[in-house]
Amino acid sequence: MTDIQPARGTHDLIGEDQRRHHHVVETARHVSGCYGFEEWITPIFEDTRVFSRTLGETSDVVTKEMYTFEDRGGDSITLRPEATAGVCRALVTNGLTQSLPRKVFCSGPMFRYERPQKGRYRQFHQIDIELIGPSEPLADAEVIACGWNILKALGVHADTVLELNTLGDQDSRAAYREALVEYFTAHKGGLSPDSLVRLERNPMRILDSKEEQDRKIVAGAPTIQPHLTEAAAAFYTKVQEYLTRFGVPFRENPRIVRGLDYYSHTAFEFVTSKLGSQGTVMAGGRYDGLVAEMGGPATPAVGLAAGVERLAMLLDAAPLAPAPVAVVPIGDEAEAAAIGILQSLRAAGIRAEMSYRGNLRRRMERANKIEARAAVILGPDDLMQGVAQVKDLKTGAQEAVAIPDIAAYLT
RNA sequence: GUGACUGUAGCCCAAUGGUAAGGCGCGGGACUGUGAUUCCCGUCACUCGGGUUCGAUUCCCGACAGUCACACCA
Repeated sequence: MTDIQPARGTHDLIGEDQRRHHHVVETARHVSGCYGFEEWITPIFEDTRVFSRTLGETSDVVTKEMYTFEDRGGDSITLRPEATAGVCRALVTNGLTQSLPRKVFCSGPMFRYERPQKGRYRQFHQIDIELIGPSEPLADAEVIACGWNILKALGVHADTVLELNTLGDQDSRAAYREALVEYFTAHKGGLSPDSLVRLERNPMRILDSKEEQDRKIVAGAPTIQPHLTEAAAAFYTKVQEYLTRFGVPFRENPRIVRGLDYYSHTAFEFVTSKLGSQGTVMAGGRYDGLVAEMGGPATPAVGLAAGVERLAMLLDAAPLAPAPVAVVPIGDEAEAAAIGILQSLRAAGIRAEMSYRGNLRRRMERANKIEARAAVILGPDDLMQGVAQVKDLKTGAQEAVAIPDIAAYLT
């Protein structure tokens, strides 16, 4: 044992973990591809301002969760805590605001300095979908539908509900905020200490409180509905209509508030009951102001992100490791010939392995251990006859096959 | 950031105030051209630092780490 430990909140993906992870990302890549999203790969670190400017000065992510450091040139660098800001930056710096809409798929590691627990890590992975350009509610619905289909393709949708809300436009929000401050100030005495802070900084967050004493007060709090401008209300209604068209079931939840400040209009979360308090498995919303804040032209956009680790945990069964074919030579002469067989199998697209040492018995044990589906046994006698014994390791059936025919036989 | 529980080999796990058992795995053998069974042999450990004690893996304190929950979030 060494005294070197993995850094806190990081984890290695090996074996089954890797297969689950890979399956989630592959599925998302494929499904989003069907919706016309194309993959971008953006840097995992950015100029700190990319995040500090956009995520909200008071958000937890910016105030205490960012991995920020100064590089050797004295620039402030931050490991990305989420993908959207980087995608918007890439859109602007590549001049792509001239060719909209853009439909972007991203995946990769994100970093947040938090206390690790189940489904929460300091380096974790997200899949991310951004639809940049359209201001129409159809776009919101399409992004959500794509997310829903990813969950379906993964087989985890049964335990998941889509909770939907609107945060309204600028005017709606301002009016609503005022109403909330008025209401919560009147009930100030009953609020939890945390919520008193929220009242100062971002009163909408109180709605999301899980504190028992807050919940009673929150239950009586005004909703945004009466404060929505006509346009914002109409937009929200449209999103719901389209969702129904896309066949996505949802439940309205007027308490949904996202953790990042850049959202407006549509906000949503896919929540599962199976993951304890880390039940949010996929979430997103509309962020019409973000591209402009990055220095680009005012550009509407919607997007979502999902936690790969959380989805991987929800998967019923881990994808199986592909079963190889084991080539088993007996003696040096056979080994030399076996290399030819090995390569012909691989050239035919068959996963094939030969161990590096051991007598027949050892090699058969080894074949069993790697869960080979078949063994190609090649001894001096076989070699003389130009055949190999191909044994099915499930059934135990064995047959002599002419060496040139082995690849076809095993396909 | 707050709290609870845990820390014994590569992994799972037992016992003990006098330095530790078992299982899996791994290596070898019974078995010199046939695996998953069986049997035998071997291999590998008390997170770290302090305190109490003749003596601490065991008791106490602290650090660190892990797990889980809260807050918050994907």
